[in-house]
Amino acid sequence: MLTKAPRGSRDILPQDVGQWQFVEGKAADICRVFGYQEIRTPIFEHTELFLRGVGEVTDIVSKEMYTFQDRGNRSLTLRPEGTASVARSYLENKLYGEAQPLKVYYIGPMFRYDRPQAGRYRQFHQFGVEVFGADDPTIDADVMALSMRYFRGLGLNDITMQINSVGCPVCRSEYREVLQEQLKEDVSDLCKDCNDRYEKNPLRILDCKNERCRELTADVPMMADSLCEECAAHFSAVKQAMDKIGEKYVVNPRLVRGLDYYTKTAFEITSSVLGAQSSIGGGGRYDYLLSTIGGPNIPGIGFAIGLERVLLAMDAEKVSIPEANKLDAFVATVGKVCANEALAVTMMLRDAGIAADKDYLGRSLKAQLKFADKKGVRFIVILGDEELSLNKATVRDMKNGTQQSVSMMGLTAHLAALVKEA
RNA sequence: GUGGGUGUAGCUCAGGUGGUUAGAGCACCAGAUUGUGGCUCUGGGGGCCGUGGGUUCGAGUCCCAUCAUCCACCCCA
Repeated sequence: MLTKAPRGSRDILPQDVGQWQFVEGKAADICRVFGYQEIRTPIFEHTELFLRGVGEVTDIVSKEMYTFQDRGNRSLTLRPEGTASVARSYLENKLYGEAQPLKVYYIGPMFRYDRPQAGRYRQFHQFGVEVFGADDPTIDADVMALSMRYFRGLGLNDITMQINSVGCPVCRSEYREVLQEQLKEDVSDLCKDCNDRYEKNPLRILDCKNERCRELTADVPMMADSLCEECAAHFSAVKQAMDKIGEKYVVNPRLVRGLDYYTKTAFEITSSVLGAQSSIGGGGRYDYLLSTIGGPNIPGIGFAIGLERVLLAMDAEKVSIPEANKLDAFVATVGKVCANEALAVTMMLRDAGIAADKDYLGRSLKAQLKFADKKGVRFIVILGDEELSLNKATVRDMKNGTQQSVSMMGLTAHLAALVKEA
């Protein structure tokens, strides 16, 4: 136990951290271009925020939260998602007083107590964006387009944007009744899970994978056809906006999202290379979230993308990630050369911006070269008694095995030129 | 929370029906080459066989429990 990360959590090791920096960097890049600024909120919040914000009957709240009492007897919860926290911050800091709309993004860990499986972890990482203070359909398209362009920018191609409208509290509750009425006689025929859904969240029945349930709901009216005038107009305007910018999508009238706060636009991005957990990102509009948690009546929309799943998909699609964080040069010593000499030369190179390191274990030249090779270092600075007596260093290019003697004075400039060329 | 698969070296895995000192490949370290990496050859270090209990003269192997892990369901990213 002592040497094991808790279930569903894992280390991101030095050899893997490059891909994380890559996907996080790309997220920051696209957000800058789209006019979103980063926001960082605490990793835990008052439990109540999630109860009210996400919804008490959702799976996330009812069975997946990491909740604990702190020493002051406050009930706190490790955030299971990002939207509620950002909404809280928006209210607490009165960001509605700033220029609207407010467009923000976040990247960070989320926590859900689930059984781990492929593409699912208890601590996982999301990149998400939120927009407050705009209900224009073009902002819906803005948010959806950002997510798709992010994926394509990473080299992911087997992805699909699915959209739907889940209406507003008024037309949704009407539709809910219509649906229950339609399925009334078939309840006993539905699967066990759908029997629970019938009372709790009948819209979810439409999303069931069970074949029999699919058959029973085949001819049932869809939410998208039962929207009120305002919601229908919004949905159609969103689709037009997407068409206008050439962003492809498929309307999935059975798409339902699991969080209570969604209204109107709901969308989900799926990858065909992921297996059971094919959802790589999802989001939607939440026009009543702010008021639900005690704020003014301000609309919002956002999405969250699962970065572990992004990485999984990139791996499956064989996207190559540019190598980074490599050393430019390695200072090797031979003979009686004082370790301090090597340190001084290494430091001189570093001060010039050349990523350099040296041996710390008193190894043979052979072992040092082997080490440098393993680390993928291209240029080796060899310091021996011979070199020092001439106030020179030998510079070896590991790529082609050539070496030349360079004066100490010109060493930094020489290496800087080589590194720049390489 | 439910169902199934799997736990042997750092990694990937062998170890018919129980039987002596548990193996291989890769990786790691050293030497061949007393100042030169990759390739080759030689040698070396490494194992509470997940953990606890049981059956047995004897358990890596059989039984039970437990933990971990993987996959799926629920749900979600």
